Amino acid sequence: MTRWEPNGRGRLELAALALYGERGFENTTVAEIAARAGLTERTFFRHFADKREVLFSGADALQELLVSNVAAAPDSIGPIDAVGAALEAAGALLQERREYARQRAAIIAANTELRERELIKLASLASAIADALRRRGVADPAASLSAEAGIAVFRIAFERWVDETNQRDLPELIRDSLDELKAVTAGK
Amino acid sequence: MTRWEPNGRGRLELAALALYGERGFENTTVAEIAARAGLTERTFFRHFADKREVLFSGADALQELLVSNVAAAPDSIGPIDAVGAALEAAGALLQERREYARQRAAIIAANTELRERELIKLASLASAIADALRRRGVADPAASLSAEAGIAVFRIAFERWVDETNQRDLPELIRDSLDELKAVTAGK
DNA sequence: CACGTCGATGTCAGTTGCTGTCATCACAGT
DNA sequence: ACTGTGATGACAGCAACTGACATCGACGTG
Repeated sequence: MTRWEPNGRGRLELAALALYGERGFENTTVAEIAARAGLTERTFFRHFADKREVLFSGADALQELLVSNVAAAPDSIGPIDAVGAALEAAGALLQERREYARQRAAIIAANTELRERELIKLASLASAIADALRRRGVADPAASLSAEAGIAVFRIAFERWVDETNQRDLPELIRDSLDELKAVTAGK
Repeated sequence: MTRWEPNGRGRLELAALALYGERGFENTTVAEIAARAGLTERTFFRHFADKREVLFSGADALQELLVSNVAAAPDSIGPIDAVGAALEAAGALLQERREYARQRAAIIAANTELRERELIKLASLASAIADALRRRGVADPAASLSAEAGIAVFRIAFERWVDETNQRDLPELIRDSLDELKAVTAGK
């Protein structure tokens, strides 16, 4: 016999997602999440740095994916397009978990603290992408700007993907947003 | 005789800035800030929503300045350049409080929670700028993208302004960053 | 001048996020 | 059988934040 049920961390994630969705983030207690997962509040904080972090454990994998795709882009294309290609790949992956992504996005959008956390995760992504660009030989103001602009493009595309009732693909929306950015910055 | 010393709010801001600078954000207690200002912890929370917000009370004024400058930009220029002009004006104003701005930036850069708060303030700025652009008749993907790209430009310019030992003007750095963004997005 | 309202603050008790410390006990390797 | 390890529980405690109520000078009104 095992002493505990397996995958405590996963149970905590599920419980948190369910409770945040039902009563909202602020109205659920860490003790409640832990109880629902059959664990203790103390154990929750062993797995996650704070109450918000349960919703963001997948960010590391996303970051690795983006960085490796930026690195793998053909040398012929410029920094912005390398970032664009990487974002499209990430978008395709997110789209596979469509329901989960939408539920999670709704929870985050409903709470300011969670939006703060999401923003800093995106800033961290931008920083990692800028590093990857520099490793490609892109000089510094261009590297940071391409990364930040890329993240802005992604944010807006993702927002549209979540909001719209029609079923446009996320990678397609990302491509369109990047084209729109190019159009806007081309003027004059 | 007045019952209390005047400008309690201002005293709290000064005390917080000093203590955050001396011992760091995490190692200072709200009770300590209040004591230094000759007030109570409870009074601190009447003036500021939370421990972080003391450092961000000026954000509203900045937002109004940006929005009105975007609105006042000549009709002939495109959205990105309207945003750029507004950001340069804001940069000029920040530069007048150079010492304060740098001290504050150092405190924020040293702490993740404070960086989160700063990011959401910037996101709020972007949202307000996008609104101002829409009021100018700019359509929606372009409005959001111009605003977000503008904020990215500002972030990078501000970062350089704070980091660099040389004394380049912030508005100048903002203009250069915007030009760099245009160059990067023009490729291909 | 007396009176009542108001605004800024104090006091106090309570909840919750989060941390440090020590104990427990199945399991794995030796 | 012996021992270490890893995941958990139990418990105490701090600090951020909130709600409820009290205080008392300032200020306008009659």
